[in-house]
Amino acid sequence: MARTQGSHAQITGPRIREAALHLFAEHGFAAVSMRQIAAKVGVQAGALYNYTPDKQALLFSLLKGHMDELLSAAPDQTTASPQDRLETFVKFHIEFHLQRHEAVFISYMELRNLTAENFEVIESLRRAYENRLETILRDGVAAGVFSVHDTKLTTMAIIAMLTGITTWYRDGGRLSADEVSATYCDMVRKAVGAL
Amino acid sequence: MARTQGSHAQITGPRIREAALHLFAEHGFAAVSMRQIAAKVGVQAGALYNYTPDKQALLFSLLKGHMDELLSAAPDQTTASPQDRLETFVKFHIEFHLQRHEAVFISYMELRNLTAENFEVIESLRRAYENRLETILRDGVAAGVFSVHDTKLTTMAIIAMLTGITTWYRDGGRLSADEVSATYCDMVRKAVGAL
DNA sequence: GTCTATATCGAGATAGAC
DNA sequence: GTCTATCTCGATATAGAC
Repeated sequence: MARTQGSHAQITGPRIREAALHLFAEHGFAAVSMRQIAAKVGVQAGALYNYTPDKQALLFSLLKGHMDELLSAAPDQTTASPQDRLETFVKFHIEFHLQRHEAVFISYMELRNLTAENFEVIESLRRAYENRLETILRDGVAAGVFSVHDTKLTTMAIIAMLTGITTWYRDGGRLSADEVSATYCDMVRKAVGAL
Repeated sequence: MARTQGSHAQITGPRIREAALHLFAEHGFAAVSMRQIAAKVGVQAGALYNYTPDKQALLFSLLKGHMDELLSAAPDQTTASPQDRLETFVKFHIEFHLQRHEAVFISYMELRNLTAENFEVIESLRRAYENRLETILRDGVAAGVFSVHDTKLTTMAIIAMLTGITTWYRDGGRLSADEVSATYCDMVRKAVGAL
């Protein structure tokens, strides 16, 4: 991976983020050195500091980018029925998270390694995302089409169940992503007592 | 925490494990130093090596102990109905995991930091535990009292959903552990279409 | 069994040449 | 923008005295 000197501003930045993402997911933030990241990109360790003030900022930038992308990609179709919105949410959540299982992993795993301020930023984005689901559940209860005892608990239960898929699902396994998605959709529907 | 010299064999071992558990859960395995663990116990770093050959073995011992305890504590009442066995499993899982949320956390989090051999040991214990639940689901399907499309998927979904409670539940919150447990029990029952 | 002292290593980050 | 060289620090683990 060694390379000669030269300037590659536009391309090096994204490559650093990509390398860091993979390495953090594989070994954990604390276990990965700036030298390892640099080696994967093909630059020297010192060069990384043209792109990030320090290692912590690099981690935060990865998590923040992931959450921003999640929130802007999440469907927000307030006109459909609660049942349809729930199905759309579940399918979106599974597809989005399966495609980014490394980012999902470190977004949960490395929260401890954020400063208190950075942690608060990520946490509030996560809560905003959870609220999208809870709103669907609440609307369904109000409309009398869901049977849910506690919308907050059910929100947490559904999200944990769906995100858990990323810990074992890999392409080329026994079931396709669509099959998994359909089965989970069905379980969620039943769990909320959808009519 | 500094203390004078002396021999405390019977008590130091457990205290090291306890200190390591808390610190690993709080900061992550790679981020915790042997000096930190020693300081929390009140000994010098060198003394730890009377109890563990190295840091890796200390981690493995914690995870192995956790899984052994889980498997021996798990209920195994093969005579009851699938519905009752499912309810017993769910309640057991929640109670056991809530009481050990730090061990649960590192058992999932720090798998990457195990050697390949140690990893295999923990993984096979985890699979053995999952099989307990899958057997209940299969028996319920065979008896015609559960409506489950794929027992393996449903097993993973239920376990992820239940274990997820440990990420947010803390004593003294809005709901008691028993209330949470009852609500989740209900969701699981509905998700498997229990009669 | 615990201490102090230390060997060895690699970490994050910076300085200045090109 | 990247390189090489380096500062400073703290890590794991070991050795030998008590």
